[in-house]
Amino acid sequence: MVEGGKDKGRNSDSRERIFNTAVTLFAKQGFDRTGMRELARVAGVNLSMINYFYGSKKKLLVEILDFFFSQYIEIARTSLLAEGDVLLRIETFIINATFFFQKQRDFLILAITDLHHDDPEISDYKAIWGRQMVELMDKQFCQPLEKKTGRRIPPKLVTPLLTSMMSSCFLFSPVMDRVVVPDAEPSEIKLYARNIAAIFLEGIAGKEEIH
Amino acid sequence: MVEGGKDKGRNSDSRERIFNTAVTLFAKQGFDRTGMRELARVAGVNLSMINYFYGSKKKLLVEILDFFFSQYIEIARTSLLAEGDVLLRIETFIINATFFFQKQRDFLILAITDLHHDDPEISDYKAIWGRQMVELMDKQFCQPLEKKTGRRIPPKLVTPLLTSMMSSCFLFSPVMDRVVVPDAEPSEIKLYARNIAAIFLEGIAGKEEIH
DNA sequence: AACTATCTTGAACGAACGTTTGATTATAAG
DNA sequence: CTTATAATCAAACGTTCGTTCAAGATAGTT
Repeated sequence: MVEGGKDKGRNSDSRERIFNTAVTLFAKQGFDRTGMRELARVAGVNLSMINYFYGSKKKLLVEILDFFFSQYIEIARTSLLAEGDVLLRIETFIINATFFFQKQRDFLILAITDLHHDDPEISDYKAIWGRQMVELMDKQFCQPLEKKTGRRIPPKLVTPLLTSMMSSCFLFSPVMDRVVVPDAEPSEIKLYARNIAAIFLEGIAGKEEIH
Repeated sequence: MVEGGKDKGRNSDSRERIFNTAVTLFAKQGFDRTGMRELARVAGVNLSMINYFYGSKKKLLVEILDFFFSQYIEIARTSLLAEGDVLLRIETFIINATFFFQKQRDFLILAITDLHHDDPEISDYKAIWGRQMVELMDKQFCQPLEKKTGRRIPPKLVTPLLTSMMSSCFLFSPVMDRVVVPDAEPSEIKLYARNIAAIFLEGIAGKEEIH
């Protein structure tokens, strides 16, 4: 026990059960509409366990957002920092990110629909993420594109635009009947990702075929 | 009084004051985070007046959504049903809708972030709107485009995609610092609309200039 | 064995929630 | 003036909210 800080937790899956249940419920019915008691009941733990592990409901949300954003920006990094043509790299990013969005659909919905929480603590956190993303997009996409084609595209325009484009089918799925099914097979979601990439790169009247 | 059904309401601006305040508050801090008492206080009316005029908090929300969606689909109709080339008409739609989004920014945010309310009453209402929009987009854009270019684009893909693209800067404005200012001057928002239209039509590597 | 840190529990706290009611005022018609 | 309707108000309804706390259970360490 001298210093091996690991293994302090006696182990128990309560913590992650709360986490996973929270993601599902928050995405399905919203952060505010989901009560602590309901969350505890569905997760199969005692009410007090939530604040025991996470401190407060808000901190639980922040931890969830952190889990999502850090993965998203990591995908952006590995996709955009690769070698090769800038247009190919952005296409790779679109495909990877779209797959990620589909896999972590609940996280995505929660992150976007809670975008306007005016809570200072949460807003500040999201602003940090936004700044990182814009910076990365500027250096790895906008500036290389300008060198290549001479065209300057503001990263503050293209960053939210790309994220919006990729998440459109997931965001609107409750309104559209069956745009892309939640558990779509890989081929279907791959097609969707390619369509988004094609439209972004060549436009609706471009050469790429859209399905 | 025999039949002139109008002018029953003795008139008073309480009803619209509630409506306008609700739009602002719901957009800023979310539907659930906004209490009836706070809404009444900010609107300067008695708490009971809200349910007196609107029946319930939920019905107030539906009336707000109705106000927004009916205008949005009206803009889509007049833009897409006009004469001329299909690409020009979709460009007109993008510009008109973007201006509308900026003008009714609070409505837009409320409508999109509340997209995932799983309340049956509200979900059904939104599904009706979605169906109308997809149908219109299919007849007035996808089918004409197919006739012209031979390319088939699923309306269920392009409808959410376009709405997402146009609303991206408004949706992400709290995260980005100053993408497009809330009270942006017309020239600035016009530029944004043209950029969105250019990317949608010709892609990021297209001929149109992006600012 | 005793000890300690971790996990779990049930009960309670005050505050805020959406809604309802009944009385009161204001306005226009008879 | 009387009457009916619309608008406004204060007060209270029963629930649910997020959070806290003290006590107990469990398991690894000494």
